[in-house]
Amino acid sequence: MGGFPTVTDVALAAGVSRQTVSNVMNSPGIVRADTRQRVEAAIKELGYRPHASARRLRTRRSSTIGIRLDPMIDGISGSVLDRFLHALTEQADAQGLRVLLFTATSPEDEITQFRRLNDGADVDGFVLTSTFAGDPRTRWLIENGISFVTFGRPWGADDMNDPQHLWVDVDGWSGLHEATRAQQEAGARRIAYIGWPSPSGTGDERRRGWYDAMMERGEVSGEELARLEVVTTDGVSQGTAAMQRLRQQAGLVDGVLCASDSLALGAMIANPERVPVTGYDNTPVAAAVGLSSVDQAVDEVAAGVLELLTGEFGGKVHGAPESDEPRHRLITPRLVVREFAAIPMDVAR
Amino acid sequence: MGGFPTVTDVALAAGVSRQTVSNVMNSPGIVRADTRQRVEAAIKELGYRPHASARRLRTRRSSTIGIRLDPMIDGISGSVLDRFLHALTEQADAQGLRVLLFTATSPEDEITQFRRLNDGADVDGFVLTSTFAGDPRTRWLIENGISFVTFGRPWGADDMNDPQHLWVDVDGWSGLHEATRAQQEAGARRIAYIGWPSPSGTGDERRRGWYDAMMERGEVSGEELARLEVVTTDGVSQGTAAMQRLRQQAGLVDGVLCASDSLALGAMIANPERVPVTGYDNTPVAAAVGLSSVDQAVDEVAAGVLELLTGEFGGKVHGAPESDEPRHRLITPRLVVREFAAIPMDVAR
DNA sequence: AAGAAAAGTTTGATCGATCAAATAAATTCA
DNA sequence: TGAATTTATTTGATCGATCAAACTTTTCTT
Repeated sequence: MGGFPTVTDVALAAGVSRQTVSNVMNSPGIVRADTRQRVEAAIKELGYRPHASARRLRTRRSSTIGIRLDPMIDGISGSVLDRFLHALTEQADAQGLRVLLFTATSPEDEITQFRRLNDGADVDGFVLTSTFAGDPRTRWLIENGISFVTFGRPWGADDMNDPQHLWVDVDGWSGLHEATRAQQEAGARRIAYIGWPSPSGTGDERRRGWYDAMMERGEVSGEELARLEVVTTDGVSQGTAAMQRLRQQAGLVDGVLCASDSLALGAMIANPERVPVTGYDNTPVAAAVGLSSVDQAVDEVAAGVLELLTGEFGGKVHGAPESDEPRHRLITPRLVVREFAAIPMDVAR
Repeated sequence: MGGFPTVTDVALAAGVSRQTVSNVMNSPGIVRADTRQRVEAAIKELGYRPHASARRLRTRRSSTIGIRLDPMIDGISGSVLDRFLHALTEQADAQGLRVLLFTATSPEDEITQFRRLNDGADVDGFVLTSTFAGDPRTRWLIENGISFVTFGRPWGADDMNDPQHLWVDVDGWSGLHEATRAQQEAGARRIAYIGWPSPSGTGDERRRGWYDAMMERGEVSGEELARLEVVTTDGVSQGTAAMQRLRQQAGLVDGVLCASDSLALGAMIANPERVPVTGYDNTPVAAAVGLSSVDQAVDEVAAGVLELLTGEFGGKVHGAPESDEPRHRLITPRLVVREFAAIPMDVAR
């Protein structure tokens, strides 16, 4: 009753030594089968669980990864990060890793948190989301030799092939390329794109997917293609406005692709002809209102992140870049096609 | 270079003993001012940070709270829990508490996780969300003497005043009462309610807020009030359908209140006359499309949860219910009023 | 079957911090 | 001033697990 049982208690009960109990848990292979069974029985009997902190102190490994919970600036699209977080937690659990949250108000503040969590041996590494060009966080982590993986490739001047910067990203080009193709195969010819102003790493990437697919078909002149594109900041009402602008400069189009579900939702509202609209992120809203959308495969992203991260701090020899292993993963997103079922627009008319 | 500095290193540098360094960090009051300054200087100089695991091992306290990351079944409304999680993490951080995530596929699975995290001394307590009538989780936690606080009051047969069950909840009655009042003061008389089928703890509570406010005014007969109510499951398309049904059974109404933003969004779509619609949860979607909504004050909820939780495991004497302290908090939500600005419905016509 | 090698198990030390009790220094009191 | 207190600081033990090395048993050679 004096608290939880310890290795010593188990050892006593099984008639072996502490270390053998430890071995049963950590390297069962080196323990003789019958001894192992005896120990395992004792563990079960006593309901023994290793004390996480004690283990971490001795092994100098926390088996915990830190991730910053974003302030959710971007309402609708923010849910991608949620789904990612969920997938990450689930898969981390499965390999005995814990996920520790923290918040920060700025990149600088986040660096302070990195230091705090790392110095206190709270975490073994970090997962970063929403990277941007010239991100000071990655530089700091590299300089301080702390393991990390980013969800999002290095943008701008940062080297995408820097072996010290591990990353996983979703191939936005491919996502929009496929979405464009899908509309083309359904008979659409004049397909418009509502996107974000350049430069935007992810945004430019997605736009290029649409652009390339359109050029490959070659059914639309360059001049017309220019008219089929509208640029705006993200948001639902911006999407609606963009859709109206599109109407003015290009008339009725055969289909519309958007850089985000927010834009797509907005576009859908100003769309009495029910021109097919495809969004990006496959958020719950898209599912709810029946928008086609490009789904970032967060499960695969999470798996990739964990693989790279554990490879990093599992390989103990920190700083030894085994250059044969790939240092990043580019995930191909999936297009989810939906009917306009959920919004009976004729009711609104 | 041999890793991070320890208390011993600091002690050596400051010319004092380990324990004094420890005292400077944990009970600065008992250290003489000049000694303290010397130690503090050494700490800064060496960049010392206490090793979290070592401390936890010795103190038998993890300073960590566990929370399950919900599977996000309910797309749109799920974001309330996100905002709560964010607020919780932020405020926990401020008091030196960490937030550890886990996932579970069922209440039973969640109990397994409770056991794992508690036995491993990974966490000091739990925060539960989405409680329901006859929740096995709370019973189990109480039986095992594990600290926890729920976001959501005990429903059904469970005792709301059970001193062992600490909870924080948002007063849905008050939220809908205020929302109804607001529409009434703006001149509305026949205000409809689209809600969930009974029994639903939260749902019934919200409905009653509308119902009571309507009765207080007494401008609508009981018979008519019945026609002003539509019941449906949650979801955007259900909201649209409910709105149509409402139209049939009650004609044009002066305003509509909904049990969730999902329903409200749906209702808004089948609403060519732009009758004021008010949702619940104040999700990003509501903000985006310009829906009025009842905002659950997640910051206050988070603060309450932490207060109760730290009071619980801070008070060491576990199981001694200091009955003078309140064992729960009921937070009053805020109504956020918005214009229909974001959806220019005439465009869609 | 004796000696070498391999496999299995145990013992003592250690991770870094805090607790508990002992000692030293400063303060109060008679 | 010297004893009695109070305050400040130090020393040794400990939390629970794993590491490293020593030791014992089994298996393999020749």
